[in-house]
Amino acid sequence: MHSKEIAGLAGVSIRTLRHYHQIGLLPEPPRTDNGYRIYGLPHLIRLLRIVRLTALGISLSQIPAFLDGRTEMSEDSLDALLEGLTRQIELLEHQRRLVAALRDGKGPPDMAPEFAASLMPLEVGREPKAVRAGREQSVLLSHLLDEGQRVELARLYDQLADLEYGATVRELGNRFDALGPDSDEDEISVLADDYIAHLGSWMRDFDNALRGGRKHQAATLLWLHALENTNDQQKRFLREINSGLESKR
Amino acid sequence: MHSKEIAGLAGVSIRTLRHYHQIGLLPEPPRTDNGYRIYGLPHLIRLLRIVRLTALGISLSQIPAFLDGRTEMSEDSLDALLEGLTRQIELLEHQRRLVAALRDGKGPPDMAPEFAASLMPLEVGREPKAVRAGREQSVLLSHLLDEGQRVELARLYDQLADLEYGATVRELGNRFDALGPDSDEDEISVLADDYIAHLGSWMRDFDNALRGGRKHQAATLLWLHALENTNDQQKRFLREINSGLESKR
DNA sequence: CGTTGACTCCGACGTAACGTCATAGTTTAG
DNA sequence: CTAAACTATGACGTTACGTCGGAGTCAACG
Repeated sequence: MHSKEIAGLAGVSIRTLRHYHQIGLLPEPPRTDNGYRIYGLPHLIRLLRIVRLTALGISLSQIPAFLDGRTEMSEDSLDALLEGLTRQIELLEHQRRLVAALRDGKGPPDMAPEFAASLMPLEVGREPKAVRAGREQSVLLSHLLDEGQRVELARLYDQLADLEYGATVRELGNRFDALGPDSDEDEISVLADDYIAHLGSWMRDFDNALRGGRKHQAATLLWLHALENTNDQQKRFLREINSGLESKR
Repeated sequence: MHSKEIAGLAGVSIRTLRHYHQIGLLPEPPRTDNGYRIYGLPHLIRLLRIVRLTALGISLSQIPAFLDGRTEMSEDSLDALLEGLTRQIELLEHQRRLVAALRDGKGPPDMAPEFAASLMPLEVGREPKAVRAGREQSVLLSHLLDEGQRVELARLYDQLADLEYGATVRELGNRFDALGPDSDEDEISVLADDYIAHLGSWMRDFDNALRGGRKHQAATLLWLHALENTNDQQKRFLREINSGLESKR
């Protein structure tokens, strides 16, 4: 048999054949005068065995042990193999669940799915800049909080999007977006008061969800992020909100 | 933030960070005088996004499209991703089924599982050489026949191992193994007659299972294999069996 | 003030299992 | 006689980093 013939019988490429020669998995057959390899039945049999073992998910480096080791396979290696396969499957299924959740929820793919769904209603009507900043916040929170904390936060987001609050929240958001060089102290103070009146308790809940342990990092980073993504008037507003909440405590 | 800090926050290694720089996935941050990288919040956010997307099974080369492409993900790419994941999962589950079957059946791992179970009872008491040859046959058949044909052959093997036949088959096998320079024409003829008497119809069934289409290759290779693994007396026996079966047709 | 441990940088090879050239010689059919 | 098909070797490409070697830097400790 020439290369192509044995490769065809085994269902592998000629390159694969040569690879197996290179790593010593398949012995080199004799050659004709012109250097062509001539395979015999023993080569085919060995090759078929290799192909079958690779189909089981066994790595090439382990195959000699399976093939040359006399005696039936140790149950251990099979169990190890089985466990490895199971782990891979579980990882892939986890990924598939995430992707499926994203496709169904149609949210941004780069944050935790529970956030993605909860955050979208809050984005309608907001300035693109604010939308982007909000998503970046969520990206940070998606990674810095654990599952339970994320669920809690998602619940809070859902509250905001609730029908009775929804309109109010959007209106406050728009007024925040509009803050800029044209805004005077009065406008900022009034907006801060309105925020605290309508969202004061919500913001305290939010704050509490970020306290303690590693969450402190999250709160710090969030604050830094806010400072990097707001203009002067908005910064002043944020500080006023903060002190307002502090004093009520 | 220095390398270790941002890497820790994102849960990746520093090497990973540098890799992302190299392939342009993560922009190089400014450096201090000594060359140390100083990361800012935007870097962290971008890194976290990358980490999340890789966790979805997206390859690094595709991530820029997901990240820089404005607009939500096209449903197509998610579907493609989902399909790829599903295929991988199915492949791994197939492998796991094969391995599990092997572990439970405790047969040799390098042949089709249906053969492995059926073949083992036939091996008890035979010469090691004969056992090896039989397994090599099965390796060949495992790959050259399709599923249905393998099941049919496994059924035939099971017949052989059947209780009423079992003892007879083993005895005939032992007599075949014993053929050698000491054996005279008489012994060979008698054995051939006995084979045909007890296994004639079985051997015809076996032959028929190998005829037609690609199976012809299988029959040819099996015959070659037999010729390479028998001594002169056994070859003579095989030819006598063959002509005996031919004449009865 | 020296040194020790932790941290940083860069370059470059290693990994798994082949795919894919590029180059060159051989055989066979029309 | 030429074109198609087959063979050979060598070497680089792929994925997502891990690991090593060598060297400079920084903070703290004794």
